[in-house]
Amino acid sequence: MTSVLDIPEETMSLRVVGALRDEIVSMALKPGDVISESDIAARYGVSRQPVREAFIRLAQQGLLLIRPKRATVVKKISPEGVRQSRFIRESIEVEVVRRVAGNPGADAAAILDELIADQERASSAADSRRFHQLDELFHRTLARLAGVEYAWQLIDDHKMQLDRVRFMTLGVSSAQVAIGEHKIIAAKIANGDVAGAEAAMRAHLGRAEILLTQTINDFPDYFE
Amino acid sequence: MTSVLDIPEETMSLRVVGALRDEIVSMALKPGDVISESDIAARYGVSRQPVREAFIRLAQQGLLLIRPKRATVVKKISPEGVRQSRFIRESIEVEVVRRVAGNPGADAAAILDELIADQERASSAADSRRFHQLDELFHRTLARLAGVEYAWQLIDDHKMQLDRVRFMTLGVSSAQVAIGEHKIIAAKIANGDVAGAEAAMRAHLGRAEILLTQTINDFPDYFE
DNA sequence: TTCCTCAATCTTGTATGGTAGATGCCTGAC
DNA sequence: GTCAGGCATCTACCATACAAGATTGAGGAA
Repeated sequence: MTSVLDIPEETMSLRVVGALRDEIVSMALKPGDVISESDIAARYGVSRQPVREAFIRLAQQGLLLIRPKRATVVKKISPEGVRQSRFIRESIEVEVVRRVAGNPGADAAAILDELIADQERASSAADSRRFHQLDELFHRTLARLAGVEYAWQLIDDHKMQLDRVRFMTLGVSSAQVAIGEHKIIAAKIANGDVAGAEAAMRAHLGRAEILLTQTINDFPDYFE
Repeated sequence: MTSVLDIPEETMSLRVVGALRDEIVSMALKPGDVISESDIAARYGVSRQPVREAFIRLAQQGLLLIRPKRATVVKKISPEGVRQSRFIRESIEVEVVRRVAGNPGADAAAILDELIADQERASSAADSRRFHQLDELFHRTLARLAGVEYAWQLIDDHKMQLDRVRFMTLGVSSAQVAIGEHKIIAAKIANGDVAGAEAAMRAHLGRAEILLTQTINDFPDYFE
């Protein structure tokens, strides 16, 4: 049995944050679920205080909704919020590939090719967890190559909302498609084709658009 | 004498958040200043608990740095952070004007012209506070016209860092320049000139670039 | 049966005390 | 004079107790 104590963090509060975030993003705690400081405190064997502070952090990240004197609930997913998180992500990532394609470092192509090769290996091994990690790393690396890795943290914050949706659509295997799109993006960058890289990134990010309406139909209770 | 009690918020904790945020953004609390839960609690006449929770919120917003068991300090401004906040803002606002220029609503031009007229009145009256409010409203309105007002909240969060810098450069009167640039943006949008509107927005946002290095020279202690 | 009232019992918000870790000064040895 | 060690004192962290608003359901009146 893993305990919250196993998570190596500075403070109890941060451990609870990590544990709860995982539970929410992985949909173990479902949108609409009501939780209370006392419950979580008992579950993790700590007092209400660190749990309360964890709630505050998670509420600021948009995962919880604290209703004063009433209760705290796992926030339902806002379709509009998802849409705008995508907008934010697309805005930034488009600007990122522009910069990278316009001024690619000497080793950019090699780094990206290596990541794509890793992804193909993970895909062959059907290691979906690692595949997703590498997918995220691909985009993060682009941000790093553009010199704005900090901006990726911003996307990362908002990506949690998107991840919850993604978690509901597992089995919709699109690994091969994603790898192909990554290859196109990397190729355009290697050629210094700014407009082409931008278009490829828009196509890559836009693909998920269709899944949202489908997911809302399948799990209407999880959305606002 | 205004008290923290005057701020109309649900909880004490949120009132303290508002009060401290104002003090920090207005540079009444300066980067590097050391504060403690006890001090602030005594100053505002509340217990340490709500202050502590306020600290957590402000730390997540990047205004405070909590050093466990040591102290809490007003975070120094990171030039790199400012640079990337600008990158984020430019990424999103460029995408916004593209959308608006590509598909301007019937009344977009009239709304923007009205805002610009207000700004000219504020500028004539030398009401810099209102001018700044209107400047912000102009950009926020663009986001609303693009259907992504939510995304503006994101910019707003990161804008606090930029505002601290801006507060140090008061007196550098550039109101007329800003109004002129707003006029150009509005005109390009009215003409449906997507590329022109994008270029105008980039020029508008890029203008502040020079001020940062100057400000770092003037107030080196406030930067990392 | 329906609706109103009210109290038991939830919830989060606030106050306070104690704990552990980090800092810095102060003292004493060399 | 210099440096090392210890202790006073600061900090944020956590636990506990109390306060107050909100919900819910039972019970009585119409």
